[in-house]
Amino acid sequence: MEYTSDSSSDIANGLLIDISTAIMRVSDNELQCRVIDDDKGARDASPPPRLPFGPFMPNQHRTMEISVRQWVREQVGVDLGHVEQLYTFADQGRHIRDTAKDQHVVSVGYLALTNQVDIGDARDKSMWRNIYDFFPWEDWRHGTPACLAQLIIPALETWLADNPDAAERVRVAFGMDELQWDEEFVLERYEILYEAGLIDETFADRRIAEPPHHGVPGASLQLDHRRILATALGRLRGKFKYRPVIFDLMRAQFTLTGLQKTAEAILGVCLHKQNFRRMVEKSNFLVSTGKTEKARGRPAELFRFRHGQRADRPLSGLRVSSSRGRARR
Amino acid sequence: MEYTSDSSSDIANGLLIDISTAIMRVSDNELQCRVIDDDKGARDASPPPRLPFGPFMPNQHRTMEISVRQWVREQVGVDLGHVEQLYTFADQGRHIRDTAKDQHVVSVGYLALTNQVDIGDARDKSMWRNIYDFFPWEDWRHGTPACLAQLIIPALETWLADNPDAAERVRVAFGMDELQWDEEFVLERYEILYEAGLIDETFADRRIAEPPHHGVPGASLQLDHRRILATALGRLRGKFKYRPVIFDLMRAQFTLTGLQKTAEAILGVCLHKQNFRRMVEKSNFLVSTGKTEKARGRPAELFRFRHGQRADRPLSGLRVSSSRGRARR
DNA sequence: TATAATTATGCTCAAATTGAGTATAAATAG
DNA sequence: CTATTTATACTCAATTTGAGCATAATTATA
Repeated sequence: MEYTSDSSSDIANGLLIDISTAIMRVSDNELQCRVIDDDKGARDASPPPRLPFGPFMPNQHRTMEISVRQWVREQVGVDLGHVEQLYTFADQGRHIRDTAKDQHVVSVGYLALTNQVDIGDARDKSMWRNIYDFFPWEDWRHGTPACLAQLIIPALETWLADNPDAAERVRVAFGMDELQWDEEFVLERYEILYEAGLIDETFADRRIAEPPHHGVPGASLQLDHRRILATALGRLRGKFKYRPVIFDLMRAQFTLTGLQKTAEAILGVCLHKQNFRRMVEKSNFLVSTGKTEKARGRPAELFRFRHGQRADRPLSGLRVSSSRGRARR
Repeated sequence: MEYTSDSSSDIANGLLIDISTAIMRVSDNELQCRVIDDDKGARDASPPPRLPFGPFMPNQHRTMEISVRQWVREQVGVDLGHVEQLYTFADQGRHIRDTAKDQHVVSVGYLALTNQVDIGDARDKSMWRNIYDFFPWEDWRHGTPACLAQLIIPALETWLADNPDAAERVRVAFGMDELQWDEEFVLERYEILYEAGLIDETFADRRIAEPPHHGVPGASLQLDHRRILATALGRLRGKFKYRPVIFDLMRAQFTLTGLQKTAEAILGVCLHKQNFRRMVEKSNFLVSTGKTEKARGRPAELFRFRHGQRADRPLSGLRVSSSRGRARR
């Protein structure tokens, strides 16, 4: 048994590997991602922004993760916390870059978290964008997203009439019928919207000023970068529940409410305050600093993470109880 | 902000991408993986076996998953169930193949599950091996693995004396002190053993007959294939708990005990029978066939999976209660 | 200064889930 | 016929979860 090759011309050519990184932070209680607007302000018909990406150069970096960390350090001036490989995308016809020499480019997606929020914003053409600019249907913090009920579900039902085979997938991904909306299915939902032709990426890497907007709301990204971003969000939501990755998004000191707002931004749902507090306290990850933060009402206690425990230790019990759909008091 | 390249020589060269696949099945209540013994019986000094791998050819396959499915179909004659990309390994100096032309090879690991157990075994040099042949310390079904207590923990403690920075990682990965053994940390444990020099892979891809066995028990694989296999096992264990991937390892009909034995083979722990039964029944994934299977004692009811629900739907509640360490009645 | 509004924190309580059994049923082996 | 084996049903306490009420400590404002 062996994987054999009939035409070896494929191999001799070699491939390029791009590393594309979704760098995430939380600012103003919103999950944001760093994107680059190459032709910002240049013309009206500017292409959509993109994730920072660059070629992987095996001679210069021992591993891809080292590549990512070093690039981000040098180019963004940021030390990353959690860095995680997401997926290697090699789909033909899915906005993978093809170079002039006809070399295929495979793109490896990375998720990178930082807690450094005060880094140069207008220095170059890069900026922080709210993650839900790209996936408005994923944000349930203010109730059912308007675009979901008004646009997406009807459009999907129309599409399903011609594609009955996809019905079960769609039901599961979008929590239809008696099924629950699972916030981790970000990629599955994006893929379905893409297949159903409701996503504007089809026009994204050709210089069309304004895509014919029969699609669904949500900002586009170049190439397959929105897919990488969907993978990143889904992975972050999943990982959050059993590993303490949220800590890599927080500053040194924070209040429980701040922590909860970050969790809500990640998951795109509202959480029950008292239960969140109980769960966090039980997890034993926090240490009180003794200080308080004054704001509007009663001052909140400031916490920090327990020293030496930011490793990849299981965070049992961060399976957060959500009060999805409605903001609760 | 951009990832820039100083030396572009790196890029012009191009890279090769190998796809290596951990094909898993369950037979005789054991989780097995397909490996290839290239020089089987040739000489005494044969190299260790390897996973099936081959180059990814973007001109022939639209996606890598299609590649995997087609290769396995053609070469093994098996239709795969669940197929999942694991990780893309590009580490220098970590047994990544370098070709004669000095082209770097990046290897993409895949996990593939099959329920077809009766496929040619001696047809070529490939065979099924128990997964715990490669990771004996991961099998807790018969109590604490002997090699763990007798060899690994002492060796790690010695190693930690010179590498105190790794202490927290090791504690978490191996469940030392008050921490729990987490069966999902397969890769973390393997990586630590590798770093600590307790793994024989260092000798694996050079033709040394018998590696100087100061290491830890467990069969070697060529290149970085044992690392891929560790990733595969960890991912399978994790996924099992919240997605119904176990079904892709089962035959059309099976008993609850058979299902449990499969779950135990995956997780490497024993499970409480009555609670496993309760959990499975509640998940509503099974349908009785009305038939029974006669064996030793009381005949067991035969089940099949509910039609149309093998999709990637969440399997809430398969967070199995383990009676780790002891086989229970 | 008193009172309303706001935010944080403490506590309760029922429902659901989990962990660990006991009890009983239906077969085979001797 | 009896012991053994395996399957299945049921129980029960401990824990976890989901939801809410109650109280505390501030600021805003009348």
